Amino acid sequence: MPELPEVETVKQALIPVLENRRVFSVFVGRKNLRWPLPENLAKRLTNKVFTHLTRRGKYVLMHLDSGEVLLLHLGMSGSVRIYQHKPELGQHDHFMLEMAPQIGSGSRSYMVLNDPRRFGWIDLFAESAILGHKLLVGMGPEPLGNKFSAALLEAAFKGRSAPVKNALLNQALIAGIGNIYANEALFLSGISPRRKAGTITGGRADRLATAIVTTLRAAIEDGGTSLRDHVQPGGEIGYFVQRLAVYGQAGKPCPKCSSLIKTIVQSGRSSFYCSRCQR
DNA sequence: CGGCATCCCTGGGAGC
DNA sequence: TGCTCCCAGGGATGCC
Repeated sequence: MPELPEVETVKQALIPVLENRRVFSVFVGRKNLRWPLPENLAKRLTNKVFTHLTRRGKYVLMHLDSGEVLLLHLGMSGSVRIYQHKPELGQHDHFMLEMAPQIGSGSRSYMVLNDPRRFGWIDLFAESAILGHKLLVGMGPEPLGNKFSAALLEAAFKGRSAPVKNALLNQALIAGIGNIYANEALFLSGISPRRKAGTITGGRADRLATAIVTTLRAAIEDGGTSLRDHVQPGGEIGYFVQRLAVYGQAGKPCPKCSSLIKTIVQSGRSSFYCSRCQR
């Protein structure tokens, strides 16, 4: 599932459940996901309070009053669910936070991380180490950040001979974009996925930067894209799947010109595009 | 730098 | 219905 819009959806849903609330207990189902889980994870979380949640690229950063940050990456198949009553855990539920009630109101809440393929991961590290964290250092600009612009995108792609599709997936150049939204943003901007990244300048850079922002914002509005695994933490599906213009649409008519959507493989990932509308 | 293969895993869907 | 094969939203690593 999880590209920037899905991760943002998860973060927004977790805010009322986690912020300013105390961890009552922690369930850790296994010693590793993609990487080994942090040492003493449960002990370091229990009785701590989440102060605020942020997002960087495809990571959720959950800041604690202990001065540590819980980092969550959902990989390809990870999802988060929220419950108001203690749930029965299934085979792929690897991690659960039991949150104490807010003072004077309500019940406990439960946050469960499910990840069948276990490509996701969890880390816990000092807040002061965020900027130097190996998974965050060197990450490109946030496409929904205040500083993002066509000029910034053009600078990131300057001199690159790789296809623009690959450049969009490179988290060091721009953060948070995965295969779905790379394809959709290229379609919206009328740019071929095969075009060399270094040729995205001027008007093309304007169009692509605008398309990236438009696509990501629309997807967040719709609660993300549900294909196989993604559901919002409350269990709702993400409706952006109904708006996909080209992703997964090989052989179907282009929504703009009705010629057939093509699919090619670039760096091992499927690209979908209209060879008439995208140049 | 870039392209590409490989690996980490399970499960859904297509096709026979 | 049941089996096999292929593919999947990510990304680290290593080789050429």
